[in-house]
Amino acid sequence: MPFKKGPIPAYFRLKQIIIDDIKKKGMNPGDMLPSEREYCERFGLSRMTVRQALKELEHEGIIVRERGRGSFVAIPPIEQEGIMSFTEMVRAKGLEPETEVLEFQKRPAGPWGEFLEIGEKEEIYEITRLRKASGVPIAVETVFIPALLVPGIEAADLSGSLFTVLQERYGIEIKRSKTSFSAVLSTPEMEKVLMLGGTWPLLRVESLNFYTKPIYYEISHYRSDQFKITVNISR
Amino acid sequence: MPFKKGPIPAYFRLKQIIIDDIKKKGMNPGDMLPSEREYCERFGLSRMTVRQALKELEHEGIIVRERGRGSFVAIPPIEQEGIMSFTEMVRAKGLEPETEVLEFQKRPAGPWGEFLEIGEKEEIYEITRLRKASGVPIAVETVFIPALLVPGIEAADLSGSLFTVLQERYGIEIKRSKTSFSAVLSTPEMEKVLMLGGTWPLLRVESLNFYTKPIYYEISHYRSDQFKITVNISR
DNA sequence: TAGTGGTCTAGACCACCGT
DNA sequence: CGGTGGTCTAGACCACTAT
Repeated sequence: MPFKKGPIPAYFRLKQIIIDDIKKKGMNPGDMLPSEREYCERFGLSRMTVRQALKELEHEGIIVRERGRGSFVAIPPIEQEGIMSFTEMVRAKGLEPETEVLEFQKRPAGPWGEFLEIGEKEEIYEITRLRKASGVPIAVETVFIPALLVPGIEAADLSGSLFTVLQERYGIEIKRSKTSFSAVLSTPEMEKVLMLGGTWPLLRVESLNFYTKPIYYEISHYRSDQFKITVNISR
Repeated sequence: MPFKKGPIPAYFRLKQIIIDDIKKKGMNPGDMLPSEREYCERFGLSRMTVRQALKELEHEGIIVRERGRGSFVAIPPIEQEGIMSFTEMVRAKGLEPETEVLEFQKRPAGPWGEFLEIGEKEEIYEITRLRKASGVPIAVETVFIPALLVPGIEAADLSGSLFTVLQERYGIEIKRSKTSFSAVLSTPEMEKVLMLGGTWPLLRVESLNFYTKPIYYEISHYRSDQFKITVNISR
C-alpha cells in the first residue's frame, strides 16, 4: 500500500507513478492505460482521487481519455507546438534552407526600444536577411536585437538559424513569441530581392520573441504563393 | 432548486451562473465570490460538484482561488493565450462584433472529408458569414462542419460566436487548432461583401479546429489594413 | 477561533463504446 | 452486454488565512 500518508497528496504521487510507468514500460502513443477502477484497487484510492490525477495528466497533454473506451498515452503533437524557425519550417517541407545577409548594422534602438524593453538610446543590431528554400527566395526578414544580449555576433555565422546561434553561442532559448499576421502589397525593393517581377500580395509577420524577457523583434515578408506559415495553437 | 435534472451537467450550468453573476453584478477584478460551501447550500449541490465548476473557471482564467482566503474575480489577461475566436478578438479591441449569415447549406463533404476525417459522401454544413467590428466589415469566413456533430444547427443563432454555440448547444469545446496564414488578392466577390472598392491584399487564414478529433475546417479572408491577427505561441 | 480552499472516501447512476 | 469514463452525493479531515 504505497499511499500511507506523507505531505505529498496522493493524486500527485499517482501522477508521477503513471508517468514513470509510461516511460519504464516503453509505452507508445495510443497504448491503453489501466482503467480508473483498476488504479483505485491497485493503490487503495477512491475514484475521485484517481480521476484528479488522470485529469491533470490529460490537461498536461500526457494522456487522452475517451468516454466508453479508456485512457491512452497521448500522441505527441506531430508538428511540435508553436514556434518554428524558418530553418525548421523549410526542413520540415523537405527543402534546403539558405540565407543571405543583406544588411548588418549597429544603431540606437529608437522606437524598437519599447518592444524590447530597453532605452531608445541603447544599441541594437539590425540584421536583414534573405531566406531561401532550395534556391527559391521566400522571405525577407529583419531582426532587431539588443547589442548587449549578443556581444560579438558580428563574428557569428548568420547564414543559418538565428535560433541556433542564440542557443549555442549565448545560451538563449526562445520559449514564447507574440506574432501578428497581416497581408500587404510588395514594394519595389521587396520585388527585387524576392525576384517577383511585379506587385504581389505578401504575408507580413511581426513577432516579438521571448525567453523570459523580450529577446528580439522581427519583421518578415513572405511570398505566400509558394509558402504558407502554419502554427499549432492550443487553449 | 434550479438543479433538478436536464442533459446539461450541473457543474456546467453553475459555471454559466457564476459568469453571469460576475457580469450582472458588475463585479471587478479582486472582488470576492461566495464560498464553495455557500454555493453548495444555495443550489443544493455537493461540494465536489461546486469545486469542479470553480476549478474550471480558475483554469479558464476567470477566477483565482486562494487557500484560506477565498475565490476572487481574476484580473483579465492582457492578451489572451492561444486561440481566440473572432468574437473574442474583436471584443478584446474594445469593438462590438457583429455577424451576418451569407450562406447556409447542407451538402456532401467532398474534398473536405479528408480534413474532417469523414467520408466524402457524409454530409456537412457549409456556412459563410460576414464578420464585422462595430459596423465595419472585417472578414468573410466559411465553416465546414460534419452534420452529424451538430444536429439541428439550423435552429441555432449563428449571428454570434460559433465557439459559444458549439460549447453551449453541443458540449464541444475547441481545444487545439492548426492554422495557416497566407496573403492573397481580393476577388470581386470579396470586394463586394467587404466593401473594399478595389483590389486589396487580404490575409487568408485556414484552420482546422480540434476537440480530440477534428471538429470543423474554416477558411477566412481578413482585410488586414484594419485588423491584424495576433497569436501567442509557446514552445 | 472561525472560515476558507485542498484533499479524500465509498459509494451511486449515467452515457457511451465495443463485442 | 460488460467495461469505460462522466457526473454527483454527503460526508470527512487537513492546511492555511484572517481576526
